[in-house]
Amino acid sequence: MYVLKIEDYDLDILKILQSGQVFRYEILSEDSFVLIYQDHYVVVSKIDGGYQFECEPEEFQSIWYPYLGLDLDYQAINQSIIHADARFEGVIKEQMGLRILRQDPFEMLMTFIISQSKAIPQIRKLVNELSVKYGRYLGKVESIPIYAFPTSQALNHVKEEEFRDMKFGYRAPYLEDAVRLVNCDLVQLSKAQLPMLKQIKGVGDKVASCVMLFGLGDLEAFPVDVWMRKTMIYLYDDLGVKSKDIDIQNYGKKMFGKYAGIAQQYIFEYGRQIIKNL
DNA sequence: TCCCAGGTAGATC
DNA sequence: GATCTACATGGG
Repeated sequence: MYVLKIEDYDLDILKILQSGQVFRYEILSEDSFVLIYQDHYVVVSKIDGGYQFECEPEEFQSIWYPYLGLDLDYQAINQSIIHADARFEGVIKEQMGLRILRQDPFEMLMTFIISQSKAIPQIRKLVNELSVKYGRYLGKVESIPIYAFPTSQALNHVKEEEFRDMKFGYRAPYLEDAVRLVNCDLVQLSKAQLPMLKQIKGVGDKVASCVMLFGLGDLEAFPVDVWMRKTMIYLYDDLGVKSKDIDIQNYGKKMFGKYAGIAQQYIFEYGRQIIKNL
């Protein structure tokens, strides 16, 4: 058992789980969750003044501390973002506790290939089905079975046809290609950069940026999707409706510098709130 | 029935 | 290069 005092960190696990950056988790109640990372899972409960992790302190330090990005100083990061654009003060105050997770790179690669042209609940469903079929069974929490996301080895001989049977649609050959390139080491995920990732079929700027940001902790990565696109054009007069995604990406990277990725997460949340009211 | 969803590759001009 | 379009599937 390990207790994390919230006063030492800005951390809001529910906000993180609902932010669209992570798809594998369980929400047991309003203040009780299951986090999953590779072969590990942990039950976390919100208690007075903090979070209680049902694991040994050693596991917390080696797995969940880095997973939650608790080594990053969000006070300083937030100040830097507000300094770049003062309009973010309100959004950041509202989204206090939202953090970028450091998830498994292979899982991020597969997940964001799946994500294209799909709504978040659909992505979650497909990624979970993939884990149940090919991932390792880890245990049970309140009668919910918990599976690891499959390793690249576990998916090594899965054919396009099998992915299609699982309703991955036109992404099926992309998934097969991704597994193949990772397993033959043509794409070395641990030291991947954007161009390397884009060699994989079905991986463009957006998916590659998500892998860099959510899987490899590259805080400068700035994924631009339809939401980001709309919100950035709304926020910045320099950007017009016919701006290219790459220009929007470069604009954001330039504006927010080494914390562009975190700014991106705030902008994404902001966009999800306001766009439907426009 | 029609339209769109955290996109991308390939064809066409 | 910039602009279409097909690509599977499910939900509103």
